[in-house]
This record gives sequence, C-alpha cells and structure tokens, in this order.
Amino acid sequence: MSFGITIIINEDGTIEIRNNKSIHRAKGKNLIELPCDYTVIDVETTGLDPSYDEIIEIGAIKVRNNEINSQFSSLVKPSRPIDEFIENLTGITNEMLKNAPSIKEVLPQFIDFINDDILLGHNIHFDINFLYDNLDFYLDYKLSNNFIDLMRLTRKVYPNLENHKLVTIAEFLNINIENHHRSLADCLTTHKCYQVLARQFNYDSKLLKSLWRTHISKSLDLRNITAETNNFNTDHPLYNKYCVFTGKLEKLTRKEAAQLVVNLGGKCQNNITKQTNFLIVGNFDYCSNIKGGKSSKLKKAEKLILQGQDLQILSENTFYDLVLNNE
DNA sequence: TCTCCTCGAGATCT
DNA sequence: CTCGAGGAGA
Repeated sequence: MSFGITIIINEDGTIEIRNNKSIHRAKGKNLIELPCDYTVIDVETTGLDPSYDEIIEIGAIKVRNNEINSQFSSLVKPSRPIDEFIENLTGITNEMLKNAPSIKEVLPQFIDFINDDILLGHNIHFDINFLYDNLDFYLDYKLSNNFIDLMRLTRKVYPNLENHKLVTIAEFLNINIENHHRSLADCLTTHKCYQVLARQFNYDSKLLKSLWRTHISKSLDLRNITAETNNFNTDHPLYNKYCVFTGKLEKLTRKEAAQLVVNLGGKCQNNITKQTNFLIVGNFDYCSNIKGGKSSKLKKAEKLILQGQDLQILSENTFYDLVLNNE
C-alpha cells in the first residue's frame, strides 16, 4: 500500500519526514477500564509494518456481561503470496488463502460486527493500526472505537513477570492456549486473561486506575537532604550559604550536586529567595519553553544582584571548582 | 502543589 | 507505544 511516510519540504528548504503514525488522527482513546461488554479483536498479517504488510486474517469475539455472545472470523486474500516464515508462524498457507475473500469484502462485515464497542486486544495498537489504515484506505472510514490494551494492563498489574507476551500471561494465569497465532484462538486467550485480571479487581475501574496515580512527592525537596558529616570547614565559601540550581547538570544529578553542597555546610533551595547566595546554571538547550535563553530563576537572580544582593551566578564547572579548590 | 514539557530506555505485535 | 525521571512555570 502507499501510505508509508509523508515528506514535507519546509519554507527554509529543509526536508522533514514523518511516519504514518501522524495520520491516525481519529484513533479512539486508550482506556484504563474494566468493562463487562466489549469486543476482542486480533489480526494476522504478512509482517509487522502496516505500511507494507497486509492482513490475512481477522478475528473478533463479542462479549456481553462477561460472556461470549458471538464471534467473527475470516481469512483475507492478500495481493502477494505469503512467505514461509508467516506460513510456519500462523499455520495459514497460501493454499488456504486461495479462495478467501478480499480485504475490501471483509472490512464492511467486520465494522458491522464490532459496531461502536470498546475493543480489547493484546498490544492492541498493532491490530488497530493495521485496521485503521486499511479502513481508511479502502472505505474512507475512520476507526475511532475506544480500546483497552491487555498488555498495558498486565505490565502494571503483574510487573514482575519476565515478559508480557500473550503466551507468558496465559501460562501465568493457568489458561490453556491452543492454535496460537490464529485470530480467533488468540481472541479467546485474550478474553480469558482479561477476565481473570478484571475479576481480581471486581471489575472496578477506579481500583485499577489507582495503580496509575503517581502523584506522591514527584519533585524531591532539596531542603530535606542532610549532611553526611559533622565536620565542616567554616571557611569554605559554601559554608552556611544558600544554593539554587537551574537547568540540567551534565555531570551529576541535581540530588548529587545538592549533597555536595550540604556536605560542605551549605543549604539548598528549590527557588530563588532573598537568602540565596549562589545560582548554579546547567544546560537548558532542550527546554523549549524558555524564551530568550534565560530561565525564570536566572532572570530573578539577575534582578536581585542589581538590587545589591550577595548572589553569584555560577556555571556548572565553576561550581565544581568552588567545591573542590577551597577544601 | 499542579500541569505540561522533553528525553531515554524498554517491549510487543506478524 | 508507554513509562519514569527530571525540570520549568504558575
């Protein structure tokens, strides 16, 4: 197919290449929920790349109140013969595909079947990206169903597994798998795994979502770092001085640098105040929301210096010289 | 304290 | 893609 990449020529003559991810504009939302009604989907393809490879089988299982309600399955005839690797992997042969319907015939039936259900799949981005591109190309239809990724859920709920392949998850949950790499069979495995996981949460979406909240003290408070020694050199220029960092340091993390200061009897702050004596400036090239090359901390420091405050602005290396030379 | 940004590392699908 | 780390700004 012909929707691999987009080449954009900018005004200044530079060339920008965008991959096809940017064209999935109407794609549905990736939900962290535990619904009892949904449709499991799985596609088999000739390879991993939606821009070059083709769908050779589509399977779907409709679930209502956690029970299987109906199913959809069809082979799809590709434009080229499939290679030996895929034949061996899936068990789908060129012979089996010889009289299969075309993708154009299968897609409308598939859309009819899934309707506007929430879609469930394992690493479902893979399936949705294939379906999105094909539906867009052949039917000018935008697949916008919201979806749930079993892999994303299992990574969070069972973080200590050696990997999160569908086979590994099934084995861990004592679920028998047969016909792996055939669409309908993989749908069934995904459904069973999902049911075990969802039951552990009593189908309570809020309980599941609570695993994702990480609001707890994300930014470390530099003022809470304590010295690793009691013997301070009271003549050291950092002794009893207040330090603030801005930008990203090249050689140390901010916490490590703060520890240096504290071990010399200095103190760290998160923001510039009227106490501040040193502002250590790291690198902020990467930071797009800084205009004119100066962070707000730097501007504030310059203002206070003009007002006569005992405040020096140091580069990262000057800071290390200061730490080391005057021991 | 809260929201939004960037970057790097690490997986899974056929 | 997803997440966590680390930062800026209000």
